[in-house]
Amino acid sequence: MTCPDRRSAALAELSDLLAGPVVPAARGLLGARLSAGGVTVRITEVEAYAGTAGDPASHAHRGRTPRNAVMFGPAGHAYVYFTYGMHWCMNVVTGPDGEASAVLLRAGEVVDGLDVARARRPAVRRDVDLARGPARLCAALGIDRSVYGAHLLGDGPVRLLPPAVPVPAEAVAAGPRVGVTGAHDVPWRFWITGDPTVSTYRRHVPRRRDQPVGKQSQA
DNA sequence: CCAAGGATGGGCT
DNA sequence: GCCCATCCTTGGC
Repeated sequence: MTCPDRRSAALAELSDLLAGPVVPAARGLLGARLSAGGVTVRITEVEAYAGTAGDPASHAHRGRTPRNAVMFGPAGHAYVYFTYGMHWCMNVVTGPDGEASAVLLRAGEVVDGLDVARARRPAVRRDVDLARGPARLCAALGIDRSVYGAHLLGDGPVRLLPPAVPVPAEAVAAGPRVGVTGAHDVPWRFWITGDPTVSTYRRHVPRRRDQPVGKQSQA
């Protein structure tokens, strides 16, 4: 059983980290746990997005809109968006109030509620694939539009918890973000080295048929 | 094993 | 009207 003081200290530490620059916040989210809908996931892969601060890949790059508004608010809230006509993805808002940065949760390991997650995703065969990929992670946790803007560090239905076991810096790998058209030189995807639940990297390829691209996988 | 293509809807140039 | 921070199935090797 965890001592309450120690637990709240760790939560305050996480809260402070999220309120700071997006890259350390992203790394600090590795190993943290996200609980929702009867399922808990240990986060194994994330991506940092720097909002209006010169990051063309961010949904906030072109300024504030109704969709991205929550990213401009204080850290520790959920930015949930709908994509490809059927998938939900979730970010944790970071940085000071007024600045739009966020961390996309790309993959996790289901550490509680395995049967619930399996029931939600009958198409997925292996357990390591249940929350492998940003949309699958949300599907496993039952996250949808209703989670938009939720505060994640309190007693709400969607909760972020500090890592049960801290992830040492040497266990974290970095590389380019997935599916991002530009900014290939920006290594803002972070994952836990060798973790089987990390999604395989695929370089973004514009719709082309004639040009095969070599396979790449995680290190 | 891998690559290709379809499903499907909202956001914004 | 075009573009997706995607996933799943299929059909090839």
